[in-house]
Amino acid sequence: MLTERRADILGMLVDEYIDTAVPVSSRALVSNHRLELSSATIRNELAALEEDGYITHPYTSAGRVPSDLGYRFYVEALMAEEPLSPSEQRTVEHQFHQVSGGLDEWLGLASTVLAGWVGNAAVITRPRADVARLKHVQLVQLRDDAALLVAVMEDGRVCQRVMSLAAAADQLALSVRAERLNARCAGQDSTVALAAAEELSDADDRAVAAAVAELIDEQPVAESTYLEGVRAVLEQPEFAEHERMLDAIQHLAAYELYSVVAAVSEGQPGQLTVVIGGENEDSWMQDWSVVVSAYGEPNGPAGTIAVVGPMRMHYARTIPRVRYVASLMSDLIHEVVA
Amino acid sequence: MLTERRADILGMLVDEYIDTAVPVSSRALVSNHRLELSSATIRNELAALEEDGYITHPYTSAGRVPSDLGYRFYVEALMAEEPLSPSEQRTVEHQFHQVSGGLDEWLGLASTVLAGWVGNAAVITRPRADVARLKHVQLVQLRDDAALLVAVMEDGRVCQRVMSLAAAADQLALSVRAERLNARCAGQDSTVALAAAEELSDADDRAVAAAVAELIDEQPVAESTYLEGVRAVLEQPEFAEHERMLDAIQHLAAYELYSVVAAVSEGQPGQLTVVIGGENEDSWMQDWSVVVSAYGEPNGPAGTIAVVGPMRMHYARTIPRVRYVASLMSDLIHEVVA
DNA sequence: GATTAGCACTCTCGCCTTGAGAGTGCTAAC
DNA sequence: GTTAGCACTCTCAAGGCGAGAGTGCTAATC
Repeated sequence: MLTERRADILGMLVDEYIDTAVPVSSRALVSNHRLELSSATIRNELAALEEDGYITHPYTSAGRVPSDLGYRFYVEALMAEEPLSPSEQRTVEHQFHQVSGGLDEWLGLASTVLAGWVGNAAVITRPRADVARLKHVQLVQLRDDAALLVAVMEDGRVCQRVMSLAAAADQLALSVRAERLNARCAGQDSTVALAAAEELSDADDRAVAAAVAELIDEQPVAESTYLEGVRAVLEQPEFAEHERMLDAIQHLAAYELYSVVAAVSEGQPGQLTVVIGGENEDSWMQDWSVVVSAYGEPNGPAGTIAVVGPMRMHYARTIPRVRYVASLMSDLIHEVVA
Repeated sequence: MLTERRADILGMLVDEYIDTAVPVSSRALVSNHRLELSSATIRNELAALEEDGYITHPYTSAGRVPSDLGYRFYVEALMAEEPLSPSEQRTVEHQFHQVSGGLDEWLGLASTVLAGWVGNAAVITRPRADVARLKHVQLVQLRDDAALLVAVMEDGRVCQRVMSLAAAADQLALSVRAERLNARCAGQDSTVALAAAEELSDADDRAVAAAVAELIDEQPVAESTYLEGVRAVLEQPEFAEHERMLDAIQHLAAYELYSVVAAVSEGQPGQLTVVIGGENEDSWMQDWSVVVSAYGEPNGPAGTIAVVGPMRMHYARTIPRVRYVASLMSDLIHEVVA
């Protein structure tokens, strides 16, 4: 275990490094915090912290940089969370009142606001139930032998698919067919629709049921992921090198982040997770951190609010803001759904 | 007007510059094309081409680089289009047979394939009618005093919105209400729905009609734009500098490109437009080119297929491939819709 | 009159050196 | 346990330098 002084020093070092992106020297620590110690003493302490794995050297005789472990300890024990200022809260509440509403507008706004606050990429996924269940299905006639299948899930997802029909059918016949399917599959997961796709006698009924089953289990990605703040991330000095920047861009795409964020967030709404550097599963994320929280109704469909950025992330700002946006969205959903 | 020889030289120069990204010298032209002329003669011709504005100097005594005008002339008169190889065609047809279908899957695949072929960003927008008309509207009960409004447009767009209701209503009542609205607004544009929102006696009816009117005119962006090949663009030497790269990233976002591409494409399906450098309206696009074609049924809903990249774009490869993908998508839509 | 050889001139680019500066680690004294 | 002092290491920016590439011009040639 760290002595109190060492912990203090580590905290200062991490703060400073997050702020400046420059390896922190013993002298800088002394002068910036008016310590009653000489830089030599600090150097000894830094050597000890390095021994214990909390910090590293980029090269002999540059300053120190936090390691994964250092950041982890900082987040758990050292960091002083920076609460939202009243003006931040006012701004966001004002903005949320401006938009006419609709979940999608909220989510878009939330990601923009969050990204602006934390200067990193904000990723928000639409709420989704653990097990998708059909709410309602509808067939809309496009022409004699084709119809648009529209399926609404219980978590509010809407999916569509154009179907060609073996036998011509008018809108009335299509509505009747949809109602038959509703009676059988509404409130059920894809297995029931799949069973219907086997058992029904009419070929078109089977085709529609099969399509419904597919739609129920569909993983929507682009349509349900809100991503903002990519430029802000890439402006960080971490990406000064051309190669690093290109790699980062490749991964900072909605469909890539969707799976990352979905994998990390497993907790109930309100629970916040921080994943730092090497704690990430994906190999490309070894230099990244993710702050993520689920949102939504307890036991209802859940989405995730996340901030993704380099390990040198302003955790003390980011964590309360992710938490705040998550609870804000949960409240909004509560108002609409409950 | 250019002499034939000058035109030939310009053509070779543009080809070479597109290929290498290096300003082209008189000597390189002579040796790479085994010209029966000395480099001095070429130099004279290059000076004349520069005088006429087809090429420029980045600085005294580097090679020559095409200007906007030079590219324009090249595209109009000099370039030898590079038709698709049989293997390219086979590959894409194979891939299109692999996917189970659905317009969205096709569009996603098309953008990926196109981006891969041309090494630049491919932007594809979903088909959309000039004037949006409602096809069918449906209300799905979420709870007593809230419903999900799902509107299907004639161009196949599906929009949704959660509605809170003043008076509780069960699914049957909602369906009846939706049918009333269908009877009045189906096949009509937003003005009719707007009128209904004024005239109807029931408050919830008015609210729903108003929401329908809004949905009809909604500009979907993220959900209806397919963007691929961003990394390929940014790997071009044009973006070696940090600043340029950041600026490019900012603009290479789906919602930004959507408007660019939509603005450029005005022709009927099959008609292809090339916009080069300074011919662009947006100021940020002065160094970019766009190759764009509409696709879809004649007089039906139209989408756009576009390639966006630096002016130094392989037009001879890009143009036939944009044309091909556009006609391919038109054919697919024809099969499904006609 | 078109073409070309020759040459002076210009500008870039990569490489090297060099010196300043920042920081550490160690030792010995306090 | 703390600190002053100092040697040592490593980076980074700046400057210098030479090679190389290319042009533009002039005068000779076909």
